[in-house]
Amino acid sequence: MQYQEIAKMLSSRGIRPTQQRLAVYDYLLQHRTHPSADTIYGALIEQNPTFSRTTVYNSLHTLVQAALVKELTMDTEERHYDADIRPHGHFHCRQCGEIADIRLDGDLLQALRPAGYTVQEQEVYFSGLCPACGEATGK
Amino acid sequence: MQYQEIAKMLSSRGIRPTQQRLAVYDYLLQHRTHPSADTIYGALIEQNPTFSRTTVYNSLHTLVQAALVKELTMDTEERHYDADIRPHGHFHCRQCGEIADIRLDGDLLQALRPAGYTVQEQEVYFSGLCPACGEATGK
DNA sequence: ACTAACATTGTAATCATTACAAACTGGAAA
DNA sequence: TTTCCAGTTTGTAATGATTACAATGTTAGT
Repeated sequence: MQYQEIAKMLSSRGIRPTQQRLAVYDYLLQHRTHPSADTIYGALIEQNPTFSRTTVYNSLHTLVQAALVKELTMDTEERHYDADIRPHGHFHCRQCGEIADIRLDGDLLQALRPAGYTVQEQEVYFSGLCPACGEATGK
Repeated sequence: MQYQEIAKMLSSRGIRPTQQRLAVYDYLLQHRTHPSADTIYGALIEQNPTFSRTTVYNSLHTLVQAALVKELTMDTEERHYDADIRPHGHFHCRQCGEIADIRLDGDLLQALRPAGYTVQEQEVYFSGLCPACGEATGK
């Protein structure tokens, strides 16, 4: 996606498309690794030495509020973020630390939803060993 | 469950059944509210004024290690614990804060598991409004 | 009863996140 | 274009759950 398109997307949602917000959102769109706030900060400080950690947090909150970014629910120390807001699950490898997307059937996901509850967020989360690490460890 | 039975259960797993560990585990067995470490501490300090917060953390870690207690994966500030280790999901109400168990079909849960991965933990998590709060807010 | 391994306790440290206030910016109104 | 102001960014200080650590206490097996 072009920077200008991203800017328009933010504008259309009433979010002022500042350089910083664009940078954070663009980073998330380019890196589908579910980074933490600090990872994003580390990458962006390289390009703009005055970038502030607080701004990363602020931008993430704004993007999450606008439903453009999802804050993942995981048992890790830090929070992780995902620009892919389509329904899917996540797998956290305890060996290599990688967080992988898990494709999940839409009907199956729907079937999980508890009757009577108003579901605003849903997360299907796994942890263990990814295929590569499972192989290396002997499963 | 009787205190002695709990003690035997711990012993059989090589865990010394100390008063403190028994108290923490018993609290979790009696209170199916998915309490946080601090909630447990607040309850147990009443009965034993020398009870330490660190001991609650230590005991919980030990119980989790022994697979007697599950550490829940949620987007809350604190970690929550559950003595019910059978597979089921959780719903966190953003209004009243309650964490409810969500019964989930075993076959359905199994169907979610991604091929090729070694799954050690699995969590199906929802947040939103519980039936009571949804009704009050007008869904 | 002795002793060595294991547990508990209280305090201090850690670390991700938030609070806050001052400085800055960008777009609307004149 | 200039002015102005609401909204943003920034750096530092505070928060708060959890962990580290070291001293003290306890238990189980000999």
